[in-house]
Amino acid sequence: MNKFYLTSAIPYVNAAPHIGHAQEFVYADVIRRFQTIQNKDVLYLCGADENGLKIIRAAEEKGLDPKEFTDQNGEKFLQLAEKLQVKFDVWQRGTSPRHHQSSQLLWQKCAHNGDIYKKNYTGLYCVGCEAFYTGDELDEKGECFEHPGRKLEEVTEENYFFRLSKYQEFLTDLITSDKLKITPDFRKNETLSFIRQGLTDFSISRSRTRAKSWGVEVPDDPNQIIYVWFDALNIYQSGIGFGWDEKKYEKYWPADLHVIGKGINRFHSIYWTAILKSAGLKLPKGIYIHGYLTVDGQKMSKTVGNVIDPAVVIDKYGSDSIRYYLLKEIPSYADGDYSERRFREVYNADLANGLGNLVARVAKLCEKSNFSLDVNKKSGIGVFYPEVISLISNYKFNEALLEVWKKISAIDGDINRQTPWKLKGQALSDSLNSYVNGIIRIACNFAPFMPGTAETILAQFTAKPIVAGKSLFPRIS
RNA sequence: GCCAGGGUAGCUCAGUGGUAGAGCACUACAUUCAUAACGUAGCGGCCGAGAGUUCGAUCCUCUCCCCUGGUACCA
Repeated sequence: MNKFYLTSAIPYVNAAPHIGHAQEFVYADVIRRFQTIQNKDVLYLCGADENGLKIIRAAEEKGLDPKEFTDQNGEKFLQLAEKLQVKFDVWQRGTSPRHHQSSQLLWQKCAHNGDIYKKNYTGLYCVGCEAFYTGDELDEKGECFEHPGRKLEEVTEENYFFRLSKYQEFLTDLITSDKLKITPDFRKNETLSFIRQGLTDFSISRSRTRAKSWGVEVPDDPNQIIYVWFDALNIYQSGIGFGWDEKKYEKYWPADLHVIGKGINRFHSIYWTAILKSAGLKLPKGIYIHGYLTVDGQKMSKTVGNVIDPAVVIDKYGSDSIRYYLLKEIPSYADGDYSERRFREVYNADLANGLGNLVARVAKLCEKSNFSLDVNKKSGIGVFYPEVISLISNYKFNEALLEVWKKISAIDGDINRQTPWKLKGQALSDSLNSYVNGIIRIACNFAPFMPGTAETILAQFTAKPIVAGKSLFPRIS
């Protein structure tokens, strides 16, 4: 059986999850379910990035120690996934001992290849925040927002650097040839044009003092802590055995697909692959990059107060409804908007009036004429439409759902034309048989997207007798 | 600034060198087998602005305006 190793981006657990996290989890989950139905041995990993200064600062604000703080926040992400019916096969934490061990091994491999060296790093340091800032993170006066009036100091510190510059040509070939396939194409072009501008080495450690001893220690140099990206990305490997279970690692690595948001493309397409290449390890095969969500047309932000808690929406409308909205209404390659108004429109138009109503009318017709499916003639179970296979394979979830939608309309059209409520005998059962098989096939195509709904529909129409039951998606008024 | 992608119906978007399209929303008609659902019909657009090429431009060329993304040691 072919394996399929899938990851979604490791959330930085310095705050509770929002609807953007829900979106990414759902995308990855659709792929996981789709590949599983296609008989792949799928492993889906997600995890928590828990290292880095921002975690320490966020924890301090709450009066918690970092461990306690990340425990609590991580738990919220797990709860969200469960509510969304998203299953992580592995949840790997950046604080776990195995991860530390694994990241040190990765470091040693890169170092062994001569790609890690010491160099001075100079940056603007805010004593109040105990952190470095870049120019665009500061206000007009060049001061940090937390400590207005206080000048930043130029501080120089000796850090370890990774020799990224060495891999410019390699990365260009890798990406151009699609050996690392970046989807969508315009992101691939963006990445290549970034590489073309020239790659420079980047810092991969911080002094122990500055990192407040929080994070993975640099091998053979207890005064330095591995800096966030180098170890965070390695969660993808440390979670499947790199450095502690060679057999498992051999089985699943390399990743078949990393699902990420557009903001971290560079770190995956460029940094991560270069690090792996340097370490002499296999490289991921694909990266799917989705866009960001706005809420009511605005960026989500705590100050605007428009951060959507997906758990609330799920409790109100059900997890399949929000999965559907995220998959159908948000373009799979681009940014999209969430609003409750739009959510209700989509819910009523598609789920209540479309799918829900079709299921109700056919179930009722079956119930009235005491029709049930001949098990030997069942067709369409577990069968994807070819268009759907091709669209999901290209991560065009919204278009895949539109394809399924055409089938729903087609059955509605058949019913209106054939007026089965006027038919009797063989003509009637032939008609019902075709509707029921059609619905079953639709449910199977919906299965990766709305697993609960698909299961309910299958149970309803393979039962003897078929009964009307209660509404799948009651209209919202 | 530079690079890339956009500006088409109230909303989300498709599209072609020759009377502008879809879905949703809205209106009317019709109506239970069905969740006031399905269906039918309709309303609704100087196709960002200006100039050029052409018999003819929403589509090709140029200029301008506006939006979005990227522009590295920020997760």
